[in-house]
Amino acid sequence: MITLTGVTDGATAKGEQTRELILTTALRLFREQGYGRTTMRAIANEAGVSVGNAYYYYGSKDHLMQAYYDLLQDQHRAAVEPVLAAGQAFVPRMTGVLLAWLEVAAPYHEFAGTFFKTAADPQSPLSPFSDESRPARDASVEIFRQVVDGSDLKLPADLRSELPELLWLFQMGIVLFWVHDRSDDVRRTRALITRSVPLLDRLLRLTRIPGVRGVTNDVVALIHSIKP
Amino acid sequence: MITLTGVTDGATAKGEQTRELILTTALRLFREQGYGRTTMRAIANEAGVSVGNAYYYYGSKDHLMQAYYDLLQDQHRAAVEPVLAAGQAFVPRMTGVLLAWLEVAAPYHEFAGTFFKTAADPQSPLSPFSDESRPARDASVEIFRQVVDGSDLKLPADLRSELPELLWLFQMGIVLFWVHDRSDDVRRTRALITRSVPLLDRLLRLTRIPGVRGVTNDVVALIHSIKP
DNA sequence: CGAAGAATTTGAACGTGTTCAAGACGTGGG
DNA sequence: CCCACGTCTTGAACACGTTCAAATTCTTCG
Repeated sequence: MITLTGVTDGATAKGEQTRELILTTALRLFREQGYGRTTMRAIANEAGVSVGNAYYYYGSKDHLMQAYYDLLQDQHRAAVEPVLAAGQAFVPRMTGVLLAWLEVAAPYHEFAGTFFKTAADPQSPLSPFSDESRPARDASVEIFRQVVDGSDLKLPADLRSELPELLWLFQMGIVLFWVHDRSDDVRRTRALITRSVPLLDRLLRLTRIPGVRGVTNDVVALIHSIKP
Repeated sequence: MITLTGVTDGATAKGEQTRELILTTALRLFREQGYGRTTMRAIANEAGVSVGNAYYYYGSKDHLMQAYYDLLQDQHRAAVEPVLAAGQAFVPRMTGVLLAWLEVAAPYHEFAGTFFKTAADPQSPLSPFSDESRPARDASVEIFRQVVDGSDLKLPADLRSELPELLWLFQMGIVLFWVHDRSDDVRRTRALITRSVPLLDRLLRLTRIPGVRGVTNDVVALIHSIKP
């Protein structure tokens, strides 16, 4: 592999092959037996490499989980396409996107808790708010931008431009709820989504009422003031 | 120690003394050098007991942190008294309670991330949503009940009864923000509090506008429907 | 080709949280 | 007083994530 400076940066075809082997093995074991019960030794063993080799490519066990999360996002992105192509009404668009995430993430429900455990640590590069995970976050926000842009929502411009990020935050809340949801087939999370999105829709449409507009402006101003 | 059945439950005075010694030693070390850098061996060593002995009283290192959190809540409760005695206006009451938490928790800002790391894991008994932490959560919600009850807020009865728990959730959001806040003297978190509480106040007073009342009812209904 | 240097791979070793079989201690009943 | 039993204490051992110096393999270039 050649960089722009003409200097080799070290990565070889063989190396990339090993990297991928380690990752796919790790992901398989995570899926089969959960994150906590999968040891680095088991991953290395199963992949036919040494423990140290796994650490040569992935700085920690958490970094392997991060890859797991990236995979999830790719799948979500794909699952969401028909929803975004279907119609312009905000409620089905938003509901569809959230329910699609639920479908994609379902096999990993038990393991998801562990993910959020590390995600909540601000010092971890895996935190959804960290700089390191900016690409993944941006990709996720982009989905919500499409939800808004392709919808029939009529909103003040400043609110409209903040909305995708706010919807992403909204999803984070849903996910937090989902992680703790122990009901059959995560029925409660489904109820939360199907009932809260229409509510959100009504709230957003309320912003056109004169008495409410002032509050909306303040909300937008607040968001601007606390952004880093 | 005697139970209601008249059978001794095993705890002796000596044992309770050891339990307390271990806890205070652990809390001191956490404060002095942070949670991550404090080892169970160091705690046992400093307390003059064996490692196994610490585990006899506290099931895990996390359980010691839980005690740390309980202490924090006690301090918050005390710090909040003058605020709740001062006046009836909702904004200063709520703002005061949140800022008081900031003051009490300030020395532990760096360490707080680690706490929320374990707190976000739904399988952990330390999760703020778990049954095990219900007493601590109830105590915290109780503070917000006093914020509401002693205030001049005029609200529909059903919303009013849900409000303390909602304010507790609100605080959880603030705390999540605080954990990630790296600004000097957590200026951004302070800004978030002092600006969002008046906004919250306006929102709550809006619930009396006829066009908004419907949304409020739906919100309350939603909350009821997703409670476990 | 063959040597130098870079990339990759190894596995033993470290530090950590945690467990557990064994022993020490204390107390109430005979 | 002493035995029996429950409480408390010990420290070695385990499993895990992680590190690192050394060995090996690969690439480059004279």
